[in-house]
Amino acid sequence: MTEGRREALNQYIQSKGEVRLTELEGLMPDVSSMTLRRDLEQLERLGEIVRTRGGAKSIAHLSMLKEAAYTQRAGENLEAKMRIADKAVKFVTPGRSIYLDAGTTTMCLAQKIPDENLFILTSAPNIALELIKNRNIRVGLTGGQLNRETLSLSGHDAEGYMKDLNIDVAFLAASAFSLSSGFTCGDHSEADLKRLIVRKARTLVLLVDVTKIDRGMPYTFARLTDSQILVTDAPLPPEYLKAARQAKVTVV
Amino acid sequence: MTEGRREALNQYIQSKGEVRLTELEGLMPDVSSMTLRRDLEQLERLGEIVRTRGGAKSIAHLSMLKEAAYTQRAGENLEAKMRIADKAVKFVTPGRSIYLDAGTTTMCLAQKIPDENLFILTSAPNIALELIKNRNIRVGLTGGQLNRETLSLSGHDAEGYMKDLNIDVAFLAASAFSLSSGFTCGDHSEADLKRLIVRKARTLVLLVDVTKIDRGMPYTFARLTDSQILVTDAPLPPEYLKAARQAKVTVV
DNA sequence: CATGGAATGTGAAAAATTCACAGAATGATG
DNA sequence: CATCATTCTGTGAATTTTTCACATTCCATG
Repeated sequence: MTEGRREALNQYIQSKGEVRLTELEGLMPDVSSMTLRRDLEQLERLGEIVRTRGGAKSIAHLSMLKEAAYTQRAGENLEAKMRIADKAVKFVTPGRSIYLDAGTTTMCLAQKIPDENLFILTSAPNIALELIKNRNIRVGLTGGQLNRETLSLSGHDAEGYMKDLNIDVAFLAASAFSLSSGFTCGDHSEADLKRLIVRKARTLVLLVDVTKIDRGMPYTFARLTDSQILVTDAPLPPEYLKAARQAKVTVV
Repeated sequence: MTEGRREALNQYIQSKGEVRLTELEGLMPDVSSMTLRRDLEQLERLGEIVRTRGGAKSIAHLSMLKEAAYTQRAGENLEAKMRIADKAVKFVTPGRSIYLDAGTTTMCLAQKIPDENLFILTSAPNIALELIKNRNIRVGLTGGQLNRETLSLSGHDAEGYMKDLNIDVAFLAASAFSLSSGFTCGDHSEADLKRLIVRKARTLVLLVDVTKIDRGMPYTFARLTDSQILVTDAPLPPEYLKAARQAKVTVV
């Protein structure tokens, strides 16, 4: 029973990122604050949290913040990204070979992927590190130069790397999407890699939040007709819906 | 002047990982504890540290520990690793092409590398993410499968990847080192990669803490004679010193 | 040289944390 | 099922740390 309480406590702290002791007291009125303190002490020993004056902070959360500070786009439309990730994760089924693009949306998706027998290839080191926490997932990283802004690898001869690698489902995130230009991104060599994935993937899932619709970036890496599934956080504009229907793309 | 003090303070905390306020008071007798508190407050706001009761902890350090928890062993000999890193970083000079091995010791080194014009190749995604924080460092990652225990990439055709890549200085960490077996590690394909690096590197720097001396792991990736520089945290046993002298290896 | 703002020092006041001990729950064992 | 040992929990006082408000000093700038 004490074990369960600690588990719940940890869960709560990890999701909140930061808690005050008084908050926890309100949350668990059945136990004394001293017990909660001792629980925090335990969790600290396990390396899950740090205790601060008045409460505690999640270490995972702290590292994430620090990382975000460097890439400078913090969790902006985090709500939207989470919604997209929730929908997209349904297309992950055991035993598959999966490609996960770089990006904050796909990072959210990575956190939601169940710990099942999967092979996941990605071009994002941070996503790879997140995925490897799962015992049953084999993780592959494409090599290459690391882009400071996007935390994405590219420039390496990915073609050769993936010659005899099969991708069942690929999840790609687009920086922009319009009917005229298709799915676009801002980096040449990243576009190269994405195009390769588009060719290799049996099922292509595009993740786009609606703020990116009707915009264009320099490099097109896919057309609407290339994809099988389009995941968005909110309803698409009518003309986009129509185009998707025509292209036989499932919109979720 | 206050800026310099904060910088020094941060430096100190980052290297120690964890400090007590009384410790800082002893370190900086010229300023009051209140000033130090305010400095810590500042550093916390910058996302460098978390303040705890009685002192502060480095966030970078906390993340590292948590990461280490996922792999296998917690970063126990952190003092030793830091000492090694401090010595090793002297061999990093601007304009060079560098290889950094996976491991906690090399992770410590990565944190100390100055933000200068460098190309750094590594097989560790976590180290790559650490290095990319520097504006002037170009970071390359070898591709491949990610090893859950060591957070190291391997198994990919690294040979091809590095065909036309030159490495001026390579920093390799060994899991064990003995006169009979040389430098050894526990994973077959990682050893493969290391051997390749040994061949390619103009200058080979081996990082070994003394607790690993006189031990052996399954796979040998280098002999004492392969290396130019050996960095340790504490004096070597006499017979090892003698062997190093014979092999014309600089011991630091 | 005056002046505003930031940085610093001081001690009291206000937390929060620890500590030690006693009571309660748990669980293994004969 | 009773018993013993072990772990978990609650209480209030003691201790430690932190905060707060205010006075002072130090610079840079007009």
